[in-house]
Amino acid sequence: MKRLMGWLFDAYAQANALTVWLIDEEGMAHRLTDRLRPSFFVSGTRAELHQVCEWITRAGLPVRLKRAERRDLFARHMLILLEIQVLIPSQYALLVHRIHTTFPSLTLYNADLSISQFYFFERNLFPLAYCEALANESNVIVEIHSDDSRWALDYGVPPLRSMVMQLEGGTPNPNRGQSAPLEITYNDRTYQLPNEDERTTVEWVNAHLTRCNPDVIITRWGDSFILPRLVQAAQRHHLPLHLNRDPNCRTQMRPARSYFSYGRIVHKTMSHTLFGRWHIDLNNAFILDYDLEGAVEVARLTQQPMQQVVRVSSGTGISAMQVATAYHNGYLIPYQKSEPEEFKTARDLLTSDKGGLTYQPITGLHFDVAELDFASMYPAIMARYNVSPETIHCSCCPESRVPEIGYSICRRERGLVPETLAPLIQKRLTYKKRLKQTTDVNEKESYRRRASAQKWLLVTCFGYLGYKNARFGKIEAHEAVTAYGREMLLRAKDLVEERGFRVLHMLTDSLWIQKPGTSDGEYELLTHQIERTTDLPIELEAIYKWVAFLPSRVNPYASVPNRYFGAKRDAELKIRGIEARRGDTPAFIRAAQIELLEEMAQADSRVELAARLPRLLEMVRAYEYQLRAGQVALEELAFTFRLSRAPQAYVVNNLNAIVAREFMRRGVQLEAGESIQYVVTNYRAKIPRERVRAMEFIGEAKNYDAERYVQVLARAVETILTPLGINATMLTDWQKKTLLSRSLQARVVGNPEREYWGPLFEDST
DNA sequence: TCCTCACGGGG
DNA sequence: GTGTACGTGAGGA
Repeated sequence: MKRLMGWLFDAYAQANALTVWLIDEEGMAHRLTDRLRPSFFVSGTRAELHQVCEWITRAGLPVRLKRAERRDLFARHMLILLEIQVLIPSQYALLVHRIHTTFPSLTLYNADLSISQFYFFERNLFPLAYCEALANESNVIVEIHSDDSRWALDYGVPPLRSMVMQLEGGTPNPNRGQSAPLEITYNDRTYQLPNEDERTTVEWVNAHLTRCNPDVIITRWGDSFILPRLVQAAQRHHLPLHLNRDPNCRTQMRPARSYFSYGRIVHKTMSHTLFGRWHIDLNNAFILDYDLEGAVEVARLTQQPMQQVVRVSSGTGISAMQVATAYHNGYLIPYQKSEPEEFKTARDLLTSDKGGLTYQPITGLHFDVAELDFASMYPAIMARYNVSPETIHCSCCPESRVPEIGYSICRRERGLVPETLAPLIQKRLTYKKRLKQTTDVNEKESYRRRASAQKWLLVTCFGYLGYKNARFGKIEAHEAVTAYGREMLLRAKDLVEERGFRVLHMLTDSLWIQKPGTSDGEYELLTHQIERTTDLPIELEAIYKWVAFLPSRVNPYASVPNRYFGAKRDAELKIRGIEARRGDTPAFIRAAQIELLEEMAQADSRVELAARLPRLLEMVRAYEYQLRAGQVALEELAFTFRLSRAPQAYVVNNLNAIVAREFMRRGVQLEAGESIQYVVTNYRAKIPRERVRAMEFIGEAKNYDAERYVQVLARAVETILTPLGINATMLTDWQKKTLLSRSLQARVVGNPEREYWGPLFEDST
């Protein structure tokens, strides 16, 4: 018998047991096995369940049958069920599938969890939990337990050995034509592949894997290019390939897919995951947003294996947390539906425009403005007001009503969603508090990363309530959250107005308010009062020297809610909706716009802004000169866009479609959801494909179209100078030197709010 | 003028 | 192993 202490690294079904990997303090990896008998449930009439039993007995399936009573979350009462305990965990999915296809009319529960989820739930464990295991001579776990908790604020991570595998040069997508030789890096040394011969390549990779014995293989384009090629080469030459640490396992491939998420098509390439070792492809990972430390936090919180965490969206994460809560509380877990898109019903259309509250801001430039933000408003509402799919329309609390829409909502029993969210909100709050208190740079970074990863789980939780394929979703719960949101924002509005503030703008969870001479103490008092009336946390997000709310480009007399920018007291910028915030804007244009705004952010008043106008105009002239002189690097000028469909499906022949089709013409297959970058080479060229060049083929481009980029720059400049009351004629005149900047300044100082002078460059509209 | 198409948000 | 909705602006036809 031996005793092992270490971090839980991996767990998966293998043969008739479970393989569990622990990594100890010295960085040694230990392969153990454990027993697991996951159960799923069948619901039906007594006769139907009897039929299932008979069929299973006749088929001689490796299961144990029991009668069980469990609660259905929505039914809120006990159901009599048939429990099917699977004796061989690796056959769980297969057995579920057989029962499902043989008895398609019966409802199954707990039928689509992963084996690792079952294991974590049953043993009260999670990825990277610090555990103590007792194992016998055959490495079979006799006992395993952990004092570590998903809610622990401070935790250690194992000392992981990593190997980097990429193609020389790193970044360009090798699936689009240009490849490069493979290179491997570990222990601060990089090794280049000696030659391209397939047999040599496989043997060379094997040698390095054996020598380094990494816990993690970090790649660029490993999922879609390097690993599939290695696997194929090894197969062709009948060679072993030591990517997996577990000698009995083969690399698991999942095919590429495009799916609809966040209102757009996302493309995920095929994936290749390993056993006993992690493969993380930086080009196929969501962790790019919050890095490895955030991913570890999410793996621990959501109880999903690390290789999965880095490849799936945070929606999957919060859904997994809800499943964990349900399992822990003994609720039956319904299937994750996957219904295809359907047409909207009239009811959907009716309720669709009742989301967050949006105000029409008062257009123009405002000085000394405060912004108040409800902190994580929607998650806070779900937790505080007990909004959950099963608490809506409850029959036990008819007195408790959701504002405006009047649904009853349970007060007696805490819902699944609030129960899942509450500790997460609390943990994040503590990290944010520590973030402010600590002076240690590393600690700060650590808290920031974890809090940021948690933020994503919270944000997507709300969306999941309204998602028709969610396990625990209900559109009425979704509506209830936004109804509470509108109610609380309006309560805050009433309160600030009572105290003499002018409300300039409101947007879902934020208010921009103004009252000359307000002290910091009064703001603090104000937030406390709002918190008392709404029972939700609200923060003074910023005090702005000035903030500009933009008019609509279509209708200059109307304001738009989502396009604004401002300078905080410390000159920090806040920018929303304009070119610099958009992912499709070329870096050069973004940098120019931000630099101009930074110059403006130095000004405290309208007079000071006017005084900086000559400098601003000089800066614009300098950018323009750089463009025309051909001094700007092509990378800085690349437009980025994401394909929403197959290249041939585009109806309008704009630049995006032309680039996409150019890839097709060159034999590169592009899928919906893939991202493309290109430079405009000759905007007015007769032959469409000469107008643009994709970054992959940028070597063929002689030059960029300076005139076109000047035009794009002009529009970005116009966006930010509009609130200063500068119009097209004025700027064109200035360019022609017929108007002195002195008179422009006079216009800025004299510009009343709401006033709008029309577009900046006449020929740009 | 109408239609097509891409993006934002939360940090 | 997949949030929703809509509003906005650019540009082609």
